Amino acid sequence: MSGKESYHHGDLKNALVAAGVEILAGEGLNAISLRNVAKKAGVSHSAPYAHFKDKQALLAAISTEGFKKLLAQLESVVSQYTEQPERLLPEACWVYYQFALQETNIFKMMFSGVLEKEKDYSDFVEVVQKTFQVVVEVVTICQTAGILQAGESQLTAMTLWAQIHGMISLYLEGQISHTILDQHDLREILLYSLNQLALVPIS
Amino acid sequence: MSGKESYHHGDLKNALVAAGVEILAGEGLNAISLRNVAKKAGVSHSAPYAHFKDKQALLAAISTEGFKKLLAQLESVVSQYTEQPERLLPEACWVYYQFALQETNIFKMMFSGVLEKEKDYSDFVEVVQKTFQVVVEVVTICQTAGILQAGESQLTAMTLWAQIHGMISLYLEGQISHTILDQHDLREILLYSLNQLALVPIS
DNA sequence: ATATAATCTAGACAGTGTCAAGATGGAGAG
DNA sequence: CTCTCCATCTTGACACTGTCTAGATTATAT
Repeated sequence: MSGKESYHHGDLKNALVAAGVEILAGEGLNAISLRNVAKKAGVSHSAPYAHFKDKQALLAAISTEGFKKLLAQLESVVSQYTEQPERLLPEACWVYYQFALQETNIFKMMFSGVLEKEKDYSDFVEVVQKTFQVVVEVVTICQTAGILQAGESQLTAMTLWAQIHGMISLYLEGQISHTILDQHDLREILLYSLNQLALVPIS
Repeated sequence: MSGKESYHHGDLKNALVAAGVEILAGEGLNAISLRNVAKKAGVSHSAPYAHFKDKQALLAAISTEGFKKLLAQLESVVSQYTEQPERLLPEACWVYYQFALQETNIFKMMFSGVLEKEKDYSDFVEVVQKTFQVVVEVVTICQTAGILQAGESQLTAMTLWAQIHGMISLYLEGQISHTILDQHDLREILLYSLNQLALVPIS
């Protein structure tokens, strides 16, 4: 795209991440190998090692990209519905669902234990924390508006995130029974679970 | 162990699953290769293909084993606390947490999209459904006792499972912020989230 | 302009999942 | 009891993987 045709690529690091995202979305998790990504970026099979220590480091960068996208969508919803807290909660959660459903593979990767505890991946950690911060913000707004119980907003945000994340995870794993899925669509299930948490009815 | 020393192993299928479980628990997810499992079971590298179509089929069998263990523990808790519904809910959830914390690797595998949608893995599906049925049972008991709101027990069970599963998943992925973990331990967080769902205070 | 360091290529290595061909021996038929 | 059949297991091969080393290329700073 923006690269030159020369020996040095110019922006290989980003190109590799982009290629990885593309492969992930198009051919699934199993198709994403270092050699595959390198080929798609038009470089030799060991070129990535100039920019990433590991395969894991590449995967972490891809996951970070996914979180950035999710974060942007969440922030957009927040700024859009700040004045209508009763709609903010379901819409924000719905964005999370939509992201998971549309970018399933990258979503799974984001939460599939890519980070191996020991290494930094500081970019990754940072964007995750920012994302959580947005959830806290949503909770705070809803608490002020009397939609959620007042209390430790961090813990409540944790609970909310766990609810949404757990539900969509179980769905993606095919672990929601068919007797439920035949009777209700995902949005209904979402609203039902939100109403278990909320003080006032949400629709 | 129980096998003979002869050419035919006698119970290789179960031995392979057992070896897989052992490797998983001891050396982690990355260490579990077909050849590794075969070696641990004392057979050649392609012997597993007499019993499993795929590597995935082996992993599915291992996951199934994990679910059986979790299911047994849950059933044990239910029969133990049927008469004390106010303790049943937190104890059942706590068993889920304990399982995830103690058998982290197999737990991750159980929910890490091993099943690729197309193939049966009917044993796996069956034990998952049974597990969900136990959750529904717990919910029904709690609804009758007035601890949980009356309503569609399937949906409420779904919500409860999602809450617990989401929380422990985020924890295992290291995505619970340190400002929370420094102030509260896991049991506190569990109780907090349960109280968001329950009608009456739980401790 | 030249040297240094970053980037990329080519080749090699051990390890992987999977398949095909053949060896082995347990179980049932005669 | 013997023989045949077939599930089971072994051996060998294949393409593919992540990673390392040595060397080629070139951008950048002096």
